[in-house]
Order: sequence, then structure tokens, then C-alpha cells
Amino acid sequence: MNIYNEFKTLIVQALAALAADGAIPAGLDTSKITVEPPRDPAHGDMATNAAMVLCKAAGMKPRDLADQLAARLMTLDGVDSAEPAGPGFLNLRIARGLWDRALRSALQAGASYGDSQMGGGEKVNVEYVSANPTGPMHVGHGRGAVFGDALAALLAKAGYAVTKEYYVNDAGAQVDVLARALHGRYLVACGAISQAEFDRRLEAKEYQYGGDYLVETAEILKSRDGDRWVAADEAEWLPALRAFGISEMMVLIKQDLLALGVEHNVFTSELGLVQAGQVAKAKEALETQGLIYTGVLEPPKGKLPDDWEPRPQTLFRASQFGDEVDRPLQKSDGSWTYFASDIAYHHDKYVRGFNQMIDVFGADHGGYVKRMQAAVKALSAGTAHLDVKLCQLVKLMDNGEPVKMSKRAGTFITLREVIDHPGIGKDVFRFIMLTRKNDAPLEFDYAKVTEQSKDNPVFYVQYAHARACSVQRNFIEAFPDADVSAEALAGADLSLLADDDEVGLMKLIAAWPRAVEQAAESHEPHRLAYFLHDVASAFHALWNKGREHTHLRFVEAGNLPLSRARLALVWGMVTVIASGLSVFGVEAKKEMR
RNA sequence: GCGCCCGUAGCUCAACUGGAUAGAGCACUUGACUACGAAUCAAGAGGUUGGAGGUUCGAGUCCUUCCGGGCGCACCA
Repeated sequence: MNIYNEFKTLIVQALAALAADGAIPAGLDTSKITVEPPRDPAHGDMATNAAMVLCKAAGMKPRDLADQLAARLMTLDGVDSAEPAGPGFLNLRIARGLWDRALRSALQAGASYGDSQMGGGEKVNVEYVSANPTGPMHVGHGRGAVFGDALAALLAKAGYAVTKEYYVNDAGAQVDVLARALHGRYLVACGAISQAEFDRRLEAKEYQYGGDYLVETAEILKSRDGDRWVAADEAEWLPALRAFGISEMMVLIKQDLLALGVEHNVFTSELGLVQAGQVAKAKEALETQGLIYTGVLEPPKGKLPDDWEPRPQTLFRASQFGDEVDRPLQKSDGSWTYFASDIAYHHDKYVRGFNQMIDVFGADHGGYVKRMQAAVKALSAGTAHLDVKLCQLVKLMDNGEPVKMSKRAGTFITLREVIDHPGIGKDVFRFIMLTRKNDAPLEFDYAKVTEQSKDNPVFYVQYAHARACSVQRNFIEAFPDADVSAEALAGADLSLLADDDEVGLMKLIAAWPRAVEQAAESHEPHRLAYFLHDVASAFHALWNKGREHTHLRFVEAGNLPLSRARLALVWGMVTVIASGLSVFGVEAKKEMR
């Protein structure tokens, strides 16, 4: 129940009534009308741009249109005042009873407060993480994982039927590279080569994954298979070690995901798609539309690669769908490109009934977006939509100093190292990852995120929640027989909440459903982090106001009706924070000690 | 060279998809603990939104063009 949307409906109805009276032309396009809280609360509770948006089509001055609309709206229950302002805004003041009603509905809804029907049950597929199965997750993966997970939860809250997917890239060249590196570690484990020889080969780029994590994997392999792969030909050991390596790496990755609290519904194997003939099928689907041909691409502009040579390739006409050039589906050895199997994967999603797809990638995949969107457009005859969210880098800092690279991971700092850092853990990591827009770089400073102060947004929000729980404890102490259930609180006499800041907090609580819908619509969960911060801030302010003015304290011994009304307010705030944190997958703490 | 993303207070970042006087936190200045948790709060100061044009009732947001940064640019994923 988004109160702003309700009023938009009322305004559209009022306009229709004006049109019926002949005061304005009929059939105006009302789609651009917005109803939103004004930036300056002094302007009222809601502002609409209706008069400004419609004035041209109506052939009226915005001010006149606003006057007409204002007069009409004034007759409605729930509208205390409607005043034209500025260039043609219409500012509304809403009856107090509606804010009371919003708080009651928050209390009654509990954790489901803010749930929306916006999505109408439409199926949405969110693909995220999809890290290559070649090693443990690093911090960048962690950001994508948290972002995708929170976005999925947000869309679910907004009424979409969400499926969370992980695409396992187990078919390309990278997994061969993994197999070779694993083989090297295995030779060391079996005593076939020395550690020094391994290091030499690593230096010579014979092996590309130097991370220590493969040492243990090699040990497991040795204990399973003995030394049977030592003398074997590569053609023999490669497939075996590849399969083993992939499954072991997926175990590592799933452990990391578990530690982050990230859970996918579906894991799709690239190799599986290839073996099942899905790639060929997807290619055929494009072929029947005449979108596949064999051709030679122009050399890339700018720096020419050393090994460039004209080569006939199987190409997809991506340029017909907004991409710059056509894109190859097959390598010169006839095997599929990554793009080809990814087309098959998205085709598969489409066939499974997803017309809304979201892919969460690292920012280094930016060049890949257009061709994938082109493919989805082509495969669905334009009926499916793919949104690609690119997550920028995470800059790891400690007290302002960049954190050094890790030996264990080879190059990257592992996700594990970060969430196992003293004082961090999954909740801190998750929340901080969501305090920035996905396409903005994010600075993650160990010192700052573990600080217990308002400089640390995780702490600040959780502290508000814990403080509120403390109010409840005090209330129970003062009124041992009183019912503190949300249902009972919803029955409190809310008209006793008279202070401006109390009403201000009520309005914030009432704005939560709108915040959820807007964050969901824009695919931007970070907005909720800011909203929660605002709610926490309003609560902390009210708390301190009670410190200076004792009559504003939440719990007033001997005054049960007032105390109950205030606890209802506090609990409304708790409801919003708990609801928001659950979207983020972060625990709401009852106490900080 | 081309494409995508970005440029907002000293620093890190918001800005409700084009709305009214561009907002928070940190840092800085001042004030509030015999006190429901001072891990907090109140107040002050801080800006030509990288520059210049354009679109319109109205631009940080859209268009054009420069400047500066990041990423990507056939048979890698």
C-alpha cells in the first residue's frame, strides 16, 4: 500500500471529473503525473506536477489548472489542504488520520510491511556471481553476489516471481588452464617434480593459477587416484583433472557463498548446455531468422593485435540489434565461443518463461552488454528484456591505506579473507556493499566498517534497531501487564503522538512502501540503505529530543496510553528497519552489547 | 581511434528516473551526559554539480562539444 500511488489515483480521478464537467479537455495523458514527497517538508506532505505536465495539452495556464484541481481535491476526505505553488506544483496536506492508518498497517504487516503487488507475479530471472570455477571468490565477486542477492530479494518483495541463478562457466579454455595448474600441484604432491620446478613453470606461464588453494585440491586428488596421472598423457589426464578441479572449485565457491549468506535457486552448467545440444539449437533459432552468416570481421580499430589475420567466422548479426559489429559464435577450431553458449543460456531462460532477465557482471564485462542484449532481443522477437547491472571495483583499504594483495589467492584478495577479518562478518560486508550504487566504485575500509560509530552505516542502523528494542524492554518494565504485541500496539491511540518529530517519523514509516517500489523499479537496492539511514537518523533525533524534553520520552511511567502510542511509533520504525535489513540479508540486532 | 560507465562540499558518497532553496556522513567550529543506551543528538560553516553551448515552464539528471578518470575493443571468459 503505497500512499503516494493512492493519491495519484485520486488525482487522476479528479482530473477525469473535471473533464466530465468540461472544465478541462478530456483524454489527457496522465502518465507523466507524479505524486511525491516534496523536498522541503514545509511545502506539505505531497506534491504533484499534474498541472505543469498537462497545461500544454489542456491549453491552460498551469496555475489555472492547478486551481481547478485544488478545488476538486479539497472536497476529498483525507485532504486537509491543496495549494498551488511555485511554477504550478500542487501541494497537498494529508489528514492526520491517514498517517495513523499507515502506522497501523505497518504494525499489522510486520516483516511483510512494504511488500508490493507491483510485479504482479511476473517472472524475473536474476543471474549473479557466475564466477569461473577456477578458484575461490574474491572481493569483486562478493560485491556482485551481495548486490544480486539483495536485488533478487527486493524484487521478490515488490511482487515479482524471482529465480536466482548461477551460470557455471565450465566449458571454456579457463577450465583447461585450471586443470593444468592442478596437474602441476599434483605432480608436486606425488613427488614427480620439485616445488622449485613448479615455481619455475608458474613463472614461465606454463601454469596460470598459482594460488595455494590448489595444493589442497591436489592432495585430495592424490588420495583419491594415487599417482595414476603422473605418467599419463595430457589427453588422458586433462579431462579427468578438469572435471575434478571444477567440482572441487564449485565446492569452494559454494562454501564462500554460504559464508556470505547467498543462496541460488538454480545452477546452470555451460558444459551441460553444450553437451545437450542447446547451443546448436539456439544457433538454429537465430539461423531461421537469417541472423547467422559466415563472414570476415574488420580488424579492430586502434591497436591491431599482433596475431590478427582475416578469418571467416560464424557470425551473429548483433549489429541489427544495436551492437556495433556482428559477433562470432564459433572459434576457428569449430568450438563454441563463450558468447554462443551464453546465447544458449539466455535462450534457455527465455524458454523457461522469463521475459525479464537481469545479469549482474563485473564492470570489466561492460563491452559484453550490447551483444547480449542484442541476442536476447533476437531470440525473443523483442518480447524479453535483459538488464545488465555492472558492479564496479571494490577498493580495499585499511585506515586509508590500500590493502596488499594476498599470496594465497595468487592475485586477488579472497572474499573469505575479508569476511573473516575481525569485526567484519557477513552482515557488515553485505550492508556496506549495498551503500553504493552498483556502477560506482566502492571503498571498503577495514578500520571504518568495524568502527562502532555513526561513521559506520551498518552500526548506525543496527544501533537504532537495538535502541528501539531497549525502549520496548523499558516499556515492559514500566507496564508489566501491558500487551506489547504489534496487534495491541496497532490499537493504541495514535492521536497522542503530537510532536512534529513524532509525526515526521510516522511519515517516514509511511514512505517505506514507496521506497521499496522505487528501488525495485530502478533495480537499485542501495536506495534502501539510504532510506534506512534516514529512518534511523529520525529515530536517534527523537530519542535525544526526549533527553532534553522529558515529556517527549518514549516511556512515561504512569501514562500507559501515551507510552503505548509511542511504543507503537518506535515499533513501526523497528518494522521498517527489520523489513529493510531482511531484504539485505542482514540480521537486525536486539542489542549491541 | 571507437564504445560503455563516471566527474557533485576538503574527503567518501546521495539526490525519488526532468521538479521548488542540490543533501548526508567524515573532518572543522560551538553546544547537550545526577539522563529511557552520549556507540547519540542540536547548531554553524562548507558548492558556478569538470568547462561551454542547447532542448523547456524547470536540467546535477536529456542532447551536442571539449577536458579529466575507469573499463572494454576478433577464434578470453
